[in-house]
Amino acid sequence: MRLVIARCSVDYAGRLTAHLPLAVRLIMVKADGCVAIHADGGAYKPLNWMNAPNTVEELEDRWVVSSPKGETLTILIEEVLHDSAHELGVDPGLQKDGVEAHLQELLAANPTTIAEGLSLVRREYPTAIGPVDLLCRDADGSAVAVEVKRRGEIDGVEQLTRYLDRLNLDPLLRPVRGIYVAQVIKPQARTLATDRGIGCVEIDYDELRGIESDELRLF
Amino acid sequence: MRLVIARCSVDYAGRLTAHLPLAVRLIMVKADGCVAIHADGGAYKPLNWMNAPNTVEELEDRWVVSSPKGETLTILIEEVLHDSAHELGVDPGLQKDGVEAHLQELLAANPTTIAEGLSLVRREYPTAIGPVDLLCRDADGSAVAVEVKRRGEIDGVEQLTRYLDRLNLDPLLRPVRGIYVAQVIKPQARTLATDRGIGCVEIDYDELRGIESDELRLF
DNA sequence: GTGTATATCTCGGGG
DNA sequence: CCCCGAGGTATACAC
Repeated sequence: MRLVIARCSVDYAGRLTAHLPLAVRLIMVKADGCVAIHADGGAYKPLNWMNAPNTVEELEDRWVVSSPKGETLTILIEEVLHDSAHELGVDPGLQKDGVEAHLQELLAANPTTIAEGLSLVRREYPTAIGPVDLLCRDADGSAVAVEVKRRGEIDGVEQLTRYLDRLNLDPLLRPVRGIYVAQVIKPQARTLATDRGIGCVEIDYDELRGIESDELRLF
Repeated sequence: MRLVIARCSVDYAGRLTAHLPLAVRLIMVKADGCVAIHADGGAYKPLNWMNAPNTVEELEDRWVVSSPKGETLTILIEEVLHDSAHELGVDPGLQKDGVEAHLQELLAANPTTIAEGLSLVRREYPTAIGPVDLLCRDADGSAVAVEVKRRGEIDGVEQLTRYLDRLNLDPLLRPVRGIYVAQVIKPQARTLATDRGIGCVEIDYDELRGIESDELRLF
């Protein structure tokens, strides 16, 4: 990884055009060739960047970064204040816990935490327009489509609605009702869901994880 | 901005929990206090980060970054390979061109490029669930709601549908038809739009900009 | 490769 | 402050 602190102006032309006036910034070049221009603030997102693959042409007063898609990033360098290179090696990568996939796993293993008497048919039940998170049957044997989100916003209701429309075309499943499950469900999403006859369930991730641990402890 | 290259392991606990095994990485600390852990690849996104505002506690063998929301980032440092600090100053910021806002401006100025006889009522026409990009009237005086996107995907159709439902409750506007305008409209989006009686128009950004320049040239 | 859904999304605007 | 929408979204995953 190469780190350059320089007084520079930057122009990007590609999916849009963008210009950065002259200022002191960090130019980060990673081993895979990607380039990022950072200011001294504004979260982790760089002001401007170029993803790999690309070619970096280093001229006297400017760097020209070009991608095969026809994008270009031109860095006019007026003054270099720091320039260093470092060997980092390959990163073993990030281990995550607590994202939607894990929430879905926990719910699949414990469908009764969503609603009394619910049993799982399958996870990622396929339809022509995409997979339904959980397809279940309730105590009466009726089909229930469950959409899982970490945060329950309006687009999840739209998503579940599209799936329900599709599933209700299948005579073997019909009638299918929907349940929207999330750690928090926003008021707009709840209103829309209720209007459409979709149930809303808020679940506690830590509590669910607790149930899971308890079950494991029995063995 | 402080740049540290170090052999370290990292743990984040907050919106999720995440762990990074021991490896050499860049630790970037910006003037506003935000911290980002970068590997030598993987585009511009850091492996792990903590946004401002936060407090950084620098101990003998570890840094503990805590946010007021209760998130923590713990960096266990085994070996420091580089450590430098740099004054960057305030950045003048990015100037953009070619995004949806500009597309919307151009269309607002030239509504007939969307459909023959169309005239603008107003941009960002407010409804209870959000603003409609363009509200127009056609040659017959009927209301037309226009949703503008750079890329026409399925969520834009959902958005326009919600607006149309809402607008059609207004006796002064009713009946309102919809037109979905984008540089490219994906097949799925076109199908859904057509099913719902929504028109689809693909427009050429460069051509539209050309029309605009021609008009300016007349003055 | 296209299409779909997620993200510690980030970022900005409006009420 | 939250809500909502856009993004050069990027990224993963299924078909």
